[in-house]
Amino acid sequence: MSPLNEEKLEQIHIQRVKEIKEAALKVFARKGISGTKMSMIAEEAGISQGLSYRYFKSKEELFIVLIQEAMEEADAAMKQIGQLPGTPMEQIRTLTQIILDESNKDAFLLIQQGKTANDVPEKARQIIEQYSAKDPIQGLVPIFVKGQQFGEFCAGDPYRLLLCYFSVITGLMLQEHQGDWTIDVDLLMKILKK
Amino acid sequence: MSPLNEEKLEQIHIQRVKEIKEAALKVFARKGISGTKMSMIAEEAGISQGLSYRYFKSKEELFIVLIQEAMEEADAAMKQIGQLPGTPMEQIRTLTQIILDESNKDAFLLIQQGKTANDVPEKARQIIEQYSAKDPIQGLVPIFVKGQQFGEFCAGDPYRLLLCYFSVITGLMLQEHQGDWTIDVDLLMKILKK
Amino acid sequence: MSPLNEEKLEQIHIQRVKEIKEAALKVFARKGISGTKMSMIAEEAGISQGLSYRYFKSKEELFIVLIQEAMEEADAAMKQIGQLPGTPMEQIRTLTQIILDESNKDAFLLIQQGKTANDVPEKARQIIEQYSAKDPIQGLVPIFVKGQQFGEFCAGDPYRLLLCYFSVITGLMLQEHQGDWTIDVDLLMKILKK
Amino acid sequence: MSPLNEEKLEQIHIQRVKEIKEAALKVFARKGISGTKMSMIAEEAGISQGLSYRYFKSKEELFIVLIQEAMEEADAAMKQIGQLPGTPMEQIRTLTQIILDESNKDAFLLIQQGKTANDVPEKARQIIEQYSAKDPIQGLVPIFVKGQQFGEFCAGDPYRLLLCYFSVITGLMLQEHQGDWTIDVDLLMKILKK
DNA sequence: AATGAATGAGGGTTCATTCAT
DNA sequence: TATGAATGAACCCTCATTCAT
Repeated sequence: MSPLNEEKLEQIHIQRVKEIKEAALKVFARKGISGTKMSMIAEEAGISQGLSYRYFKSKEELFIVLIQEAMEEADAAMKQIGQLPGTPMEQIRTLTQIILDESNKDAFLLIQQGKTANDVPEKARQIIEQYSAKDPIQGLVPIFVKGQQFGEFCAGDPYRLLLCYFSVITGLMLQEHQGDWTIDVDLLMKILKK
Repeated sequence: MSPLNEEKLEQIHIQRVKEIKEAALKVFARKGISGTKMSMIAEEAGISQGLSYRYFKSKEELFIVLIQEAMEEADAAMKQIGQLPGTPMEQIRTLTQIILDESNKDAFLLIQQGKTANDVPEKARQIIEQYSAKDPIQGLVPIFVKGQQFGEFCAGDPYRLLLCYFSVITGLMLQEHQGDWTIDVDLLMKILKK
Repeated sequence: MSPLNEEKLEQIHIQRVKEIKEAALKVFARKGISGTKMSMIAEEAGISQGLSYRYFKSKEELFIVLIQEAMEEADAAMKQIGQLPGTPMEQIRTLTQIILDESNKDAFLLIQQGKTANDVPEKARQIIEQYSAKDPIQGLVPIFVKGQQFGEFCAGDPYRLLLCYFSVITGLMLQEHQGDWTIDVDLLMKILKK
Repeated sequence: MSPLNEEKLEQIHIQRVKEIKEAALKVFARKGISGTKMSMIAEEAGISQGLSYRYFKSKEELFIVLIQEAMEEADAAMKQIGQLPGTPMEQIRTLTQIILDESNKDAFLLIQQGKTANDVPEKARQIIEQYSAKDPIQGLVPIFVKGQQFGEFCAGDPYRLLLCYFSVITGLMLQEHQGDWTIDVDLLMKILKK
């Protein structure tokens, strides 16, 4: 009734949306879109089955929103890299660690789902394509070239080398390291090193 | 008298089974088990919906058969490597190329589906586990050690290095190289090189 | 080609029809119409799946033909009874034994299926009704009345008593006497006796 | 606060379960298990196709639950008989009337379906066997013997006579008395009388 | 005439989505 | 707003029927 109440309601609303998105991300990332049931998301979020529909029109829309946000985050991370401290090598190592970090894992898995699964909403596909078109790797080329000049990186077509490198990274994300060993980033970077 | 001699019928039967398995492999590998509808397989194989059931009891059984065969093939490939010509480095390069080869891709993707999806038949999981227990990477350790002694490979725990290397390979398989560039195997092998 | 051949073919045809009908009767009687698969009939008859369709247009038609014949037989049996030797009591006992006889069992069970199941072809229902309208029990009334005069049968409305009696008989047919005891006909006839 | 207090929800739940069971009993009893489509039950209960599955895991489970309850009821009826007032003859007449009563008819028909149909779930078969093993007729023997001593019942093996009698009763249940005459119980009891 | 492979409509079941409370 | 019951479209699978041989 009172303005205060409305504001509070608004906050609850935002909070709910966040909870649902977090729950959905967790589930979508692991089970894919067709493997995910709305009831799983509801359970993960601790709410009732029907409630998500007050906040998201459909399972598809929820997926699309998550893809959108994941792509934005990934894009932002790629753009940040120039501002990171250290040599090009160190910058790329940091980026690699961010990507492989547990807390970002779900977002990357989600993107992977969006790229490979078949039952992905058309709109989600478009978003992915649109960001891919901006080609985040292209942005890394100058940094890599600098690294080549420093003698940190090996010779060769920078774009091609980076593409290969990030394919490897993305691939690694997709695997459940059931034994809880973690990849040694320096091992991966040998791909780029001299 | 015989409308179609038995041998001919038997051949047709085998042919059909093969067609269905090929179609199913293609679809399962890409869409996962729950993302795959029997109608997709039927369409891919150019047959009607019901016909698969003359040859396979269920979608599950079809998946299990495919997993079984894929694991056998993968296992055989791993075992062969010692007999390949060349130095350890060359042997592992050859193996890598076999794995990344387009014609084997689906089988590896299928295995990946079997490992990570959540709706995998229990029996398929058992088959995977049974082969994994044999730990094919373990079999490569002696070759790798020999390579280390030759000075071809870098120092470090052989098992751990190989595990990392093959995680990278597997990860690469999961990506649709939409642009039709192919990974440069020598780039990957830098991970193992001195 | 030759007339002899045609005649022979005709005989084979008749023989096949008979085999299929016998097989179908056996299965329909036990499993009902929806519980019976055409493949069961084919197996029972020792022929291939598709062959029945050369002789009968459909499962329904096959069922209808069998119902028709079973009703005709039942009707004939009822009509015969007056010609049987012995007193009315003995005649009805004989009729009872015929009905309960193993070799007629399937026909009676089939009729029962036709009366009670839901998925019975309309035409089968009509046939049953048409014979029921002729009311075979009505035909037994004179015999029963004679028995009453002889003092063999109890007093009471003859039609009603006979209806009750044959309901009992029919009911008994429906039960699988798993233990292989057989009903004592004289026990049943106490219903009619003085 | 509570949208609908829990008790109320619980009551609605129980009510729905009851409605579905009643509808299913009615249909199963008449059409058998394979003759019954879930859509028939849904229609009879006035609900949608999918709803039954909130209350019963499958058609099979629903059938099994109904068989279980029917057997329990039948067993209870048999056990009660000793407590009924009157002579043995009167007790058995009462039992007969209970069995033939319209309101119990479906339960008995269901049991009959469970006994004779071929597509009965294994578990349903087990339940029936388990109750049959308790052999309810055996429990009636003492009463029958008392009746023989009273001179109400005829001589002969009590078990055999009762078995025959109840076969007759069961058989009668299976028939649709399309004309709405009802069986005269005293007529049936002549089987047992002196 | 005979076989058995092939088709496709229909039934059981799941689950995204809506609705009554 | 929140719940969870209710709906119905879609998927897996069976089986009556047709078709190629």
